[in-house]
Amino acid sequence: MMQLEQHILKFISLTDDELQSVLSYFTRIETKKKELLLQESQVCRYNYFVESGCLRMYFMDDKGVEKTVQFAIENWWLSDYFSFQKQSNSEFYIQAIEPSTILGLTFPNQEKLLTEHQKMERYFRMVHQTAHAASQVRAKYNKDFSREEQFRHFYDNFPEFVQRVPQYMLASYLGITPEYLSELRAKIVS
Amino acid sequence: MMQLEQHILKFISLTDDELQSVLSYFTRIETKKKELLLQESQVCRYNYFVESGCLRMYFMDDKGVEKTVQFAIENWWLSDYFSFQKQSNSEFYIQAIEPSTILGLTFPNQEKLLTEHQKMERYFRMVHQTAHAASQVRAKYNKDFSREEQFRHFYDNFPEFVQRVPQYMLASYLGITPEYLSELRAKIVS
DNA sequence: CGGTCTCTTGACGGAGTTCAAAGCTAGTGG
DNA sequence: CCACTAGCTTTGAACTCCGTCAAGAGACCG
Repeated sequence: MMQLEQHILKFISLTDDELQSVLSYFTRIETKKKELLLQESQVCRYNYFVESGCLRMYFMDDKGVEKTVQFAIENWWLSDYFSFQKQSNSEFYIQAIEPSTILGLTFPNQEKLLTEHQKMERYFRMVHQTAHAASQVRAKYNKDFSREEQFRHFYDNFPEFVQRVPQYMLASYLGITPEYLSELRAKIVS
Repeated sequence: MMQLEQHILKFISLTDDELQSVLSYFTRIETKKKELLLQESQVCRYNYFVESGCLRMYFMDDKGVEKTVQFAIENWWLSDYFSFQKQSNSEFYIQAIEPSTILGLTFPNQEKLLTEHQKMERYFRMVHQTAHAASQVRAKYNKDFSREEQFRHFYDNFPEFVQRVPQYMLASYLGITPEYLSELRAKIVS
């Protein structure tokens, strides 16, 4: 049984036939490490569901420094939803930071899927509502803790993830420089 | 024609009868200035739609300083979606910062509404997807610009809003102290 | 009016950045 | 399977943005 099926069934009930039909709208994509799925000034064609591996979304600031806004691991959805919804040019890059297996849903396919399977509106509503809730929690988080506390928290709660991604990506996600992250790491180990 | 009706009709089609039925699930609430709609450690009972006025969501840090995570003006939805969805205790306050007219939807009513009117799943999916997209844009924003640039941008693009809310709320939303905001404001005027 | 909120101003301090250089690590081709 | 290189991480010194504290000036309600 695949991951996406399980994820969908957490929120709504579908028959086997319905599930098979739903899955037919997706494209399975295998990526290499560091492969780019979206580049700046392209339209974000897909809404991605991660089966295995890890994606990140980032942009370049005016000095050419990459800044990570989001990671997505197994069972997470990721897309530039502004670009995806409006079919406008994106300001982001989406990159697989490990060899990954993902399922892609194009905008037209998503529309067709939702027309064909009304219940999937509820599924996607739940996915977005949950993401919206998570963004509120993160907003609190950012304002409540210093960068050092944020890193410490991350380090304590997701040690395997800290191992999994390069430091400089984590630093840019936490909004600090790699140099400062290195300093914090040294402080914690001691 | 009320604001919410118009907002719903931007995303889906409903007959007049359906619209009337949909609206019957909401409670209209009139607030005074500074009235609290949600307090820390309460369950966030309502999903709020702002007809007129302005709400903000904030929390208290451990020093007792209020930190604003979100504003909501006319035609915006606001709730602590984590607390609302799980019916768990909230860490936030929601406050009307002006006399406001809002429509409240309790969690049980939202569930009933969505069961009764399947099309509303699409509406709420769109609302949350749009909010999700906006949170991604804000994430970029926060990482891309210094606090000074963020304030300047805010000041240039939403001058009426800068007038409308007290400085200290705006400061806490931008993640700076009122003192520093005052300094920036002085810099800009000159 | 009077008192409490709100906004401003300035001196000082500290968290986090920048820049430069050296040390590591991992992927690549021979 | 080793050697080389490019990319990643660490270290340290100087600097800057922004917070803290304190004190005063407005502004808004009862």
